[in-house]
Amino acid sequence: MLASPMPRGDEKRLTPQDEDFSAWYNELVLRAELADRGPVRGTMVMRPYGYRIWELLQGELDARIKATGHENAYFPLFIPESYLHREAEHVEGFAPELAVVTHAGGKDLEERLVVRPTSETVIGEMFAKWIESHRDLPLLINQWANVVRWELRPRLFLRTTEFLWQEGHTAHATEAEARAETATALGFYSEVARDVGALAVVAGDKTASERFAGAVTTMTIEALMRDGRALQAATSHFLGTNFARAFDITFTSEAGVLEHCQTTSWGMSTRMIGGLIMGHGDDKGLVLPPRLAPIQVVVVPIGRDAERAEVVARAEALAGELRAGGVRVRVDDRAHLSPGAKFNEWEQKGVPVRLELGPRDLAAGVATVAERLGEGKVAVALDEVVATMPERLAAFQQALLARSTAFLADRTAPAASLAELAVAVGRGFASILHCGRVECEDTVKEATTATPRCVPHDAPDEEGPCAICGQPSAYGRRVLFARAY
RNA sequence: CGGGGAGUAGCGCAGCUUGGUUAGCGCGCCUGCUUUGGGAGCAGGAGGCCGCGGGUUCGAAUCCCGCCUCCCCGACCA
Repeated sequence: MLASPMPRGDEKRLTPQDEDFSAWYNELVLRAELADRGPVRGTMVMRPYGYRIWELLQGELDARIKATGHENAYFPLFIPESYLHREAEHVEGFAPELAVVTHAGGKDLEERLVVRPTSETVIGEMFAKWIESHRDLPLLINQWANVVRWELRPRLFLRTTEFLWQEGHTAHATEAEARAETATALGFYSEVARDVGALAVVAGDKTASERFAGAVTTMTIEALMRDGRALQAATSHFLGTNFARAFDITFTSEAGVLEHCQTTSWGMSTRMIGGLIMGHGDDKGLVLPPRLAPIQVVVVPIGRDAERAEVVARAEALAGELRAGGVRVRVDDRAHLSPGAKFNEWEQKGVPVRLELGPRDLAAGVATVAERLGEGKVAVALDEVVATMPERLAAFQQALLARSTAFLADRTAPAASLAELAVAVGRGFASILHCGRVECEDTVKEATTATPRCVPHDAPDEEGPCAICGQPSAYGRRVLFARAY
């Protein structure tokens, strides 16, 4: 047509990732009906389709948490402001982003209440009350809750003012046991990310500058988004006796000595959903791993008038058989939309498998199968479709993880200088020898906006000069840097 | 909080520079008929405090002042 300033006319298309990754993300979250913006800046409404993903994720993580002896409990939303002040680093870390209640019940409060940004302090207070003897340890508690952090730059799922998460809090008699606990928790996260979310992650330790406020050490899993930026997907903290000393969490040991507990905390949030979107999505929309897909299989009946009734009935029957086999399936029998419109809609929503069922299929006793990864369609005998669906979904899950793993590997490059690092962080992780000094991290950040993401647990031993300053490397292995969300 | 951009129908936008009939277009939505294997067609229809407040003017979506919100880029962060 004419090159006049007409409306784009392709409103149905998603902005391509290459053109504007942020726009792609924002449009997709809205259009796939995962979430919407709330009336208060930075807040998010999780819509049913998005919330279902969270429920599935929750189910997987909760099962692992419970299987290892942790118990769920619930602590209050409001925390006396003074609690935050008891741990110096902790209050310093969170002060800027606290929401504080100053007025309630029609009058000013004697003591201001903070809306929890995390619950170390209240839980510490309660632990102090509950723990007396080594016989009370370890105390293994988890809570599912909302928390509030007044972020300056909100982004749906990735950084919202209020978000949902799980926070584990444990107390132990020995440092070794507490450290082992943080590794166990990180194991939940790695497993959920990889095996359930099909998302490749790097597990490692945070450098001092990236550590949780009040922690001795922080472990993390870092994922790589399709634009080459890293996302911290979950963290696990060894708190030493920092909170035990601040809240007087003590126990009498077997030897009769009064000691401070060693505590941990660890969390995974709704941010993980943002990671799944940006880690797997493409220009057509979401790509959901079957284990987290609210709808694993969509059946699209195709046919007009007389054919329609029969085709829909057969689609329902097929769906019933799949459901009986434990598959989450939906029949899209909306009459006012063309098949093509439905194909595009379900692809945008990331449904792993689509079954097309039309007169031609029925005549041949097959369903036309299209998978969200890959282009083609294949005809598969109806009984076989049902019988093989679990393995088809499992294969999809594996293929998605394999793709994510290959992507992460391909986009991780060693660098021996700031210039090489700059190139590497342009597409993903830069792996460098690092002296461990904040000065060098700052140099990198200023030059490239990249930050240290983690010291990977599975990296081989290696020493040498720091890629930035040339001084001897720390950590005994390479450190990953990237631009991060 | 600094720099940039934008607020007009559910969504995407035009109109504003140079004030002037009833504020348009695409998509979506509703009704009817025809359609159905990759974003259907025709006909009819509904839907607007033009972000908010003030000012200028006979008259403001349009000009002026103030405020608010959203988006993008930075500093802070799960």
